[in-house]
Amino acid sequence: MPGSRSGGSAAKPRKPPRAREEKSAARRDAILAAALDEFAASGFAATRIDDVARRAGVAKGTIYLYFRDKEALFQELVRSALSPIVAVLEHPPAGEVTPRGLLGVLVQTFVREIYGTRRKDVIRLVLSEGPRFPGVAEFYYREVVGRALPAVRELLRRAVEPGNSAGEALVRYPQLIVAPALVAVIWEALFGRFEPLDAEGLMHAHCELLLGALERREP
Amino acid sequence: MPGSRSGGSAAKPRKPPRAREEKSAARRDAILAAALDEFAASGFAATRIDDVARRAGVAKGTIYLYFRDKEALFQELVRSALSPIVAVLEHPPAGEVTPRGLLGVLVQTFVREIYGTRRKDVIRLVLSEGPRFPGVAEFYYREVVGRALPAVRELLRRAVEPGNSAGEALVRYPQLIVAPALVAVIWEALFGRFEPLDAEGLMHAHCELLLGALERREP
Amino acid sequence: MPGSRSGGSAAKPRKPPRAREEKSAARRDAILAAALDEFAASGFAATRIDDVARRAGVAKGTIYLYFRDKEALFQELVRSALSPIVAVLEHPPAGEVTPRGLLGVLVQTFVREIYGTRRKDVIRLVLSEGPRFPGVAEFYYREVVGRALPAVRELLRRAVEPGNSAGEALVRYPQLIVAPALVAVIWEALFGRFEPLDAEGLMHAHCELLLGALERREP
Amino acid sequence: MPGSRSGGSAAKPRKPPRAREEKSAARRDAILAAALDEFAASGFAATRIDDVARRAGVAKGTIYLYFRDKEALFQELVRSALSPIVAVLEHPPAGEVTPRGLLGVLVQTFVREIYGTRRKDVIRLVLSEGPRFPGVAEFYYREVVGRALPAVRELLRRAVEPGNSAGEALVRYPQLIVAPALVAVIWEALFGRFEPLDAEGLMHAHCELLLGALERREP
DNA sequence: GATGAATGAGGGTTCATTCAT
DNA sequence: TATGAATGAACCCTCATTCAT
Repeated sequence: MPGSRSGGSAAKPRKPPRAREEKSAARRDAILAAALDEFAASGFAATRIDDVARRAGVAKGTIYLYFRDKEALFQELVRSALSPIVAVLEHPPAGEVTPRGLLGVLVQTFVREIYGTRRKDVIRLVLSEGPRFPGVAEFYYREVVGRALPAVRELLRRAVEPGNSAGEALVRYPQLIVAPALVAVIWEALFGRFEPLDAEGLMHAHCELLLGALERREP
Repeated sequence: MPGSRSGGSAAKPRKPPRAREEKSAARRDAILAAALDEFAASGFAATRIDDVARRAGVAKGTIYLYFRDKEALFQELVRSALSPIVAVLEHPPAGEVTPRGLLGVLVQTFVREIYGTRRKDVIRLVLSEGPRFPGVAEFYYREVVGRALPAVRELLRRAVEPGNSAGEALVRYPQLIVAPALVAVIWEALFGRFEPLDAEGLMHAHCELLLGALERREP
Repeated sequence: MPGSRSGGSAAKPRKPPRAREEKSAARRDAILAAALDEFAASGFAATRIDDVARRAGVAKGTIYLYFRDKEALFQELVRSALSPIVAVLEHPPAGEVTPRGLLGVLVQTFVREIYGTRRKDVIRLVLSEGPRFPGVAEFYYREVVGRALPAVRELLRRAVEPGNSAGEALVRYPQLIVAPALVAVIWEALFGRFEPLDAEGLMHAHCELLLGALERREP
Repeated sequence: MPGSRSGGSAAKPRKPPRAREEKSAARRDAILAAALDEFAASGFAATRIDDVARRAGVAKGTIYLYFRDKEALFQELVRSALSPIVAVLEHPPAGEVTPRGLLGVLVQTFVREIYGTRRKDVIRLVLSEGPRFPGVAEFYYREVVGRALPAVRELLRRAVEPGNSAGEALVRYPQLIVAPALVAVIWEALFGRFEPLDAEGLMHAHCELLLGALERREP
C-alpha cells in the first residue's frame, strides 16, 4: 500500500496525514486547558477571554472558532473534563464485597481520578458556578452525581451486612461517603495557605470511621 | 423607660434623638440584606450594585455612603452574617460529655444557626467566592473555621472514650463532622430542583454512623 | 405664594424650576442632533456610538441612559424628526381649490418642512436604511407616507376638473407629485458635488408640467 | 471550429485551453452575483464577506483573489452591473421623433434594462450607499447619469414642439422623466409589503401626464 | 445625608483580511 | 489557484464609581 497513510517508512511525508485535524484538536485542548487555569483562578465572570487566549497561545478570535461564546467554553470545559469519569462510573467493579475493600477502591478512585488531577478544580468550579449555569448543574447531576450515587449505593448494598444500621444509613445517603472528599477539595482552595489539609489522612480517617460503624456487630 | 427611643420632651426635634443613627443602621442593614439576596442569587461578579440598591430601596449612590466599594460590601456582608456565630463559638457548652449528646447539640446548632437561616447562603458564598477574596477567606478561617474546629475538637476529646480509634480520627479531623452539613448546603443549591435532599435525614444518618463507630467497644 | 415655584420675580433662584428635566431634554436633543449628523454622514452601520457621543458632547455611556441601543437611537431619530410632519398632515388646508394653488402649497410645504431642514437627511436615511429596519419603514409608511398620499389625493380630487385625465392619473398615483422632490434630495447627496441641482427650479418646472396637463382642456 | 473549447490533440492537458480563464471568469461572476444578493439584502456594511463566499460557493479567501477588498468588490459590482447600460446610452435611437414614441421607448428601456432585472437592486444600492463611496457615486454620475440625462435631453429636443413650455421644462430638467422610476424602485423595497405599487401603472400614468402637457397646444 | 445622572474603562464578540497548506 | 484557520483591530454595551444638586 504505497503512498497510503502508513506513517513510518514512506519518504518525506512533509505533513503527516490528519495533520489538520490533529492540530485543530490540539488547539482546542490548549484552549480548554487555559480556560481551566483561568476559570479556576478567577471564576467565570472575572475571567477574561483575552487571558484565556494569551495563556493558550492563540488570538482572542481563535477561541470563537472553537466555542460559540464564553459560556459554551465553560460548559465544554466541564463536560470534557468530567466525561471520562462518566465512563468509569459505567463499569463499577464487579467483585469487591467487603466494606473495607469497597471503601479502599472508592478512595483510590477519588484520588486517582479527581484529587490528583485538574478535575479537582473542575469540581470546584461546578460547585461555585453551577447555580448560575443550569446546563452545567444539570450535566453534572445527570452524568456524574446521578450515576455515581446509585452505583455506590449498589456496591454498598452488596458489601454491608444486612441489618447493619450504619450500612443502611450509607445506602440511603451515599453522599456521606463523598462528603469529606468535597471538603478536602474546598479546604485546599480556601484555607490551603493557612492550614494545609492532609487529604489522604482525612480520607483514611473517614474510612476508619465508616468501617468502625460498618463492621460493628449490632447490639 | 429611660433611654428608650423617645426623647419626648423637647420642642423642635421632630426626630427623636438617635433616630438618625437608627435610621442609618436600618439602612445599612437593608443594604446588607439586599446584597445577600443578590450575591446569593448571582454571585459576586454578576451582581450589579444597581440591583442591590433597588432591592434595598435606596439610590445607588447611597450604598457608597455605607460601603467603600462593591468588595467592601461583600466582605461586610460575610462579616456581619457570620460574626454572631463567632460569639456562639466562644462559649461552647460546658457540660455535655456523651458523644450522642455532643453530636445532637452540634447538629441542632447547625440547623438553628445555619441551615435554617440565610447564613446558609453566606456560607455558600464564602465557599464559592472565597478563593478570589483573600480577606473573606481569611476572615472565615480566622474567625469561624479556625475557632469552630478546635472547639469541636476539645468537646470531642472530652466526649470520646480514650483509645477509641474512631474518636481519635474525629479529633484529628473534625472536618469529618461538618462535611455532610456542607454537602447539604451545596446540594440544595446545585441539585435541589432535580432531587431534593432531606438534610435532616442526612444529618441524622451521619450521626448514627458516627455514633456507631464512637460507641463501639474496641476489639 | 411666597417660595412657591413662581419664577420671574423672586430672589436668587439659583436653579430655575424644572432645571433637571430641561437639561435632560436638552441632552436628549443634543444626542439626537449628533446622531443625525453622524448617521447622515456614514449610514447606520458605519456610525460609531463613540462619535455620536463626542459630537453631542457627552460620554459614551450617557447615550445609553437615553436610548436602549444604537437601533433605538436610530428609530427615535427618525420618529422625532418626522413626527412634526405628521401633525401638519393631519390638518390639510381647507380652502385651496385650484390646481395651481394646491401645487404651490405642496411645494412650499416641502421646501419649508423638508428640503430646507435637516429632515431632508432623515428622509434620505429612511430611504437608505429603511429596508433593514422594518420598524422604521413601517413607521414612515404608517405615519408619513400613508397619511400624506391620501391627504394629497383628497386635495387633488377637490382641485381637478372632473374628467381631466391627468388629474385622474395624479389621484391614482399621488407619488407622481412627490417623485421630483425625492430626486432632488437624493441628487444633492449623490451628485451635488459634481453638478448641483437647482431644486427650486426643478420643482417649479415640475409644477409647470403638471399644470400644463391639469389645466388642459380635454379634446 | 478553430479556437473553440477543444484543443483536442495534446495528450495531457485534461483541461482544454481557456478552460482556466473561463472557469475563472465564471467564478468571478458567481462572486459578483452572490455579492449583489447579499449587498442588496443587507447593505454594504452589514454584509459579511463570509456570506458572499458561501452563497457563491467559494472559500472566503478566494474572493480576495478576485477583488482587492470588500469595497473593491462593491465597486466592481456596481460597475459590472451598470456598464451594459452605458453601452445602450451610447447609441440612442436615431429616428423617434414624437413625444409619445420617445416616452414609450424610455419606459420600455427602463423596464427591460432596470426594473425587470437585478439592476433595480444595484440602482438602489447606489442610491443608498453612494454617498459613502465617492468612487461609486462618481462612476454612476460619470458613466450613467451624466450620459443618460444629456441623451434624453437631446432626444427631447428633437421630439418636442419648439415653444412648448412643458417641453422646455423637461429639456432643462430631464430628471423629471426618471423620477417616478426611482420612486417605484424605492417604494418596492420600502413599502412593498404594506402596499404594493403597480410600477407599470405608475409609469403609464406618468407618461399620460407628460404627454398631456407636451401635446398641449400653447394658449 | 441622599440622589441618580454622568462617566469611561473594560470586555465580549464580530469580521475583514492574511497566509500556510 | 483555492482553501479556511487564524488573526486582531474595532465597536457595542455594561456597570462600578463619582459628584453636582
